[in-house]
Amino acid sequence: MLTKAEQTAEFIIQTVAPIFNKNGYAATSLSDITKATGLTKGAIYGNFKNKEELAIAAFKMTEENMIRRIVDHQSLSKSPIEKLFLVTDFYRNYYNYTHEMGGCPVLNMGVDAKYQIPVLFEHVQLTITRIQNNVAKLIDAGKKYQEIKKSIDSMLYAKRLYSMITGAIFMTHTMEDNSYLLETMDQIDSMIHKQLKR
Amino acid sequence: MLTKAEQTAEFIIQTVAPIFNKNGYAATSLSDITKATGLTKGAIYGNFKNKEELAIAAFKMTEENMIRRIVDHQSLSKSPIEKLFLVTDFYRNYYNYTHEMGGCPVLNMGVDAKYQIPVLFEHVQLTITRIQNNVAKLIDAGKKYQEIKKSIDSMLYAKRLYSMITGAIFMTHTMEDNSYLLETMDQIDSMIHKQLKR
DNA sequence: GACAAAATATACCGATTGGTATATTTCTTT
DNA sequence: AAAGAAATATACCAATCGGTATATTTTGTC
Repeated sequence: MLTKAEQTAEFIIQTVAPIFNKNGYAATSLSDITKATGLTKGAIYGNFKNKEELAIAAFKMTEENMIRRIVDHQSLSKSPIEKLFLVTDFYRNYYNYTHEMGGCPVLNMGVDAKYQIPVLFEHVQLTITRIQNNVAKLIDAGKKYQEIKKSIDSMLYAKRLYSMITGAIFMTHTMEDNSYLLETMDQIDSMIHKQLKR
Repeated sequence: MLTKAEQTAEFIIQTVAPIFNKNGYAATSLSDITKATGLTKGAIYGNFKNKEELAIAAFKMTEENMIRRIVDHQSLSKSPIEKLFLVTDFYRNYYNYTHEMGGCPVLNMGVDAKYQIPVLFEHVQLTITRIQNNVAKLIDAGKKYQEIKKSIDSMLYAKRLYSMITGAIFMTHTMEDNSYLLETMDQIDSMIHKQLKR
């Protein structure tokens, strides 16, 4: 059972995560936080050491939700190559998924935290590594299951795919045009068929 | 001849542009600006209406330099398709080019300005449109010069290429690994050869 | 080199910043 | 329900924020 403080901490994180994600760290003030939560500074600082710790907790929570969603979505199929297609399928809905939370947390915080909050920036790097590793493992599994060419460099393609995906996310959010994301996912599916598939 | 004020304005912009680019708008304070320039608020506000106008002027200057560089680099060849290869060639040096100014201004300001400085955000969108149009025109010219397949959708490919490039820029800067950029440019070159070339 | 105009510096403004010490309330346990 | 502990609110802090009015300096012109 969660203590009262744990519940409050969770509530604060949930409430504040999209604000940090939208506005960035510096542009999110303590008064933004108290206003959004309806709580006072006493409650905030009773549960978090400072603004930075809260921002990090918020990112970690958002990030873990996201990774869980990606991985969960993959369980719709047993075939590794089909799981790859489920990755692109996940990102086809990504604009919709991230729109209300103010954009992609990896992208936003990767840019925002770089010269401001080194610890948070490292978490972003770690998240990217985790997603790439997930894709690389799918490719490896695909090779084992004879669905993907043995000659393929798994990590190289994982990086290529995620790099393309991130570019599409940026473009979609910045140009407010979902076709970048949809188009790129088609392009990646085509790559899987033509270059990866055995 | 430039007046004293025009010289000062230019100097302020030059000095302040990388700071805004690195830290973002909210995290760049007037005292950062006076410290970096060695000037006082009097001089800053004598030349710019407010912080926002200065940030916009700084972005525009950076952006125009960048576009000029891209276009200038293309003049190394007369052939449209070769000009396309010169675009990827330009971005092969982009990490080096943007490192000291604290990353890609389009990427950074696209993320930073979105929910903070709408006018600046519109400038980012405009910059993206300009670059995409430049690429699309190269593809069109390539079709006219019989170097590129007539069936190619110029704008679609321009968007694809720039989306991939932006993704690679983000990944290179965030993972501090230039291979994303180099790898993506190889991949694009290969796309030009295999998909665009006649 | 004097004089006007332009440019820059100084000094200040109220508002807000992140953070803290303490008072008060709420919860848990008996 | 009383008492102690945990959680939250209140009130305050110095520092900094963006911005401005005015004083001072620098500049260009005659």
